[in-house]
Amino acid sequence: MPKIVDHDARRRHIADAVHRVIHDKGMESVSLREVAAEAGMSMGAVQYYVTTKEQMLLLALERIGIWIGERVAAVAARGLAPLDLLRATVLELLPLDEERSYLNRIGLAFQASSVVSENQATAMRLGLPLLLALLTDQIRAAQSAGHLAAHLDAAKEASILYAFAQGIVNSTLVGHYTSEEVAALLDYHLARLGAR
Amino acid sequence: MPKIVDHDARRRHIADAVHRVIHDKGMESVSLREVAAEAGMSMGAVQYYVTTKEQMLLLALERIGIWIGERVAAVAARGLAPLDLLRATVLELLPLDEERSYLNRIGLAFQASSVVSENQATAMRLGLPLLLALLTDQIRAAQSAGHLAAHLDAAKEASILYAFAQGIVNSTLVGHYTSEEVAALLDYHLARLGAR
DNA sequence: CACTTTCTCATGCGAGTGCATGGTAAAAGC
DNA sequence: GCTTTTACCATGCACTCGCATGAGAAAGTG
Repeated sequence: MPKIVDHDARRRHIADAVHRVIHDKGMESVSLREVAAEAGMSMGAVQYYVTTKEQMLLLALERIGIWIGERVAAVAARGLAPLDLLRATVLELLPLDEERSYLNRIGLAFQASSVVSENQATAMRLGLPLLLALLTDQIRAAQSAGHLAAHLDAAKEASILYAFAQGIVNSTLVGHYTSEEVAALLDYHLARLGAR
Repeated sequence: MPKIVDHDARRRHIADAVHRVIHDKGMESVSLREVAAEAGMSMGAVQYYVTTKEQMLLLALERIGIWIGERVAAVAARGLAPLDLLRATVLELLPLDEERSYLNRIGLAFQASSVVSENQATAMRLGLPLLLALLTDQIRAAQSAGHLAAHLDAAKEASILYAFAQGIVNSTLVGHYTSEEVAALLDYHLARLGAR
C-alpha cells in the first residue's frame, strides 16, 4: 500500500471546511467545489473521501454533534457545584462568544436543513436525548443539593431549559439580543427555579 | 391601459408558491423556475412582479410575518381570560397542527437564511419586538388578574416564553416531540409561574 | 381603426451544479 | 523490477441557476 494517509484526519479537514462555508456563506452555497477550495484541496480529492454531497453534509453534522458533546463534557469535568454546573452547561450552548456563535450558526443551518432531509433529522435526533438526560441529571443534582426547588419536574425543566436556549440562539443570531441580555435571562430563569 | 391586474394579488400568489416550495423541498431548492412552476405561471411572469430572487424571498418572508401577526391578532380577539389568552397565544406559535407546522417550517428556514442575509435579518427583527410586547402585556394582565405571580418580571418572562416556543419548534420539526408533549410542557411552565 | 400601455412568454447566456470517468503518481509487496 | 494498491487530479457531461432580452398578446383610449 502506498502513501498511507490518515483518513479520519482528512475527513475532519473536509468537515471543517464545510463548517466554514456554512458559517461564512450559508448552507445554500455549500458545493463540492466551494468546499474543496476552502479545504485547499482539489475537488477530486474531496470526492475520494466523500462519495456524495449528502454524505459530506452528514459528516459535517456529526462532527458538530461531537464538538458540542466535547464542549459540554469539558464543562462537566470542571467540577463545579451543582447549580453552577447547570448554568455553565446551558451557557455553553449559547452564542456568547465567537466560537459559540460559530457553532450555533452552523447548528441552526443544520436545524433548518434537517427539516427537509430525513438523514440529517435522524442524526439530529441522536444527540438530543443525551443532552436532555445530562441536563436532567444536573437539575436533579441541584435539587438534591438544595439549590433548586425539590418540587420541580427535572425532565420537564431540562426540556424547557434546552428549548429556551435554542430559542435564544435563534433570536440572538438574527441580532435581537446582546450577550448581556442573554446571560441575564438565563440567570433570571434559574433564580426563579431556586429553592425558597 | 390594458389587462388591469391586481399586483398585490399576484405578488401574494407568488409568495404563497415560495412558501410551498420552502415547505416541501427546503430553502435550497427555491429557484425562479421552481417557484414559477409551483405558482402555475411562466418564469417571465414571475420576473415581471419580482425583479430579483432576493426580493422574492423578502416578499415571502414579509408575508409570513403578516400571516403570523394575523393569527395572533385573531387569538387576541377571542376575548379569553388573561391567562388563557397568554396560553392560547403561545400555542398559536407552536407546530401543533398542519397549518402551524407549515408556518413554522417556513419560519425556521427563514430563521436560518436570515443569519446569512442581512436584509432578511432586518425583516425578522421588525416583528419580534411586537410579539414580545404583546406577550409582555398579556403576562401583566394575567398578573393583575391574579393568575400569575406578581413578582415576575413580565418582559423577561415574555422573552423566556417566546424563546421556549422557538426552541420547542426546532426540536419538534426534527421529530423529537409529539404535540401532546409540547402542550404538556407549556402547561407545566405556565403552572409553575402561577400565583400561589 | 390605430395606438399606447400593461402584461406575458420563450429563449439565450454565462456561470455553476453534482457526479462519473480515465489517467497518473507514489509507495508497498512480491 | 514489476505489479498492486492507494491517493489524487483534470476534465467532461448533463443539468440548473439567476437574469436579460426582445417579441408579441391583451385591453384599454383616441
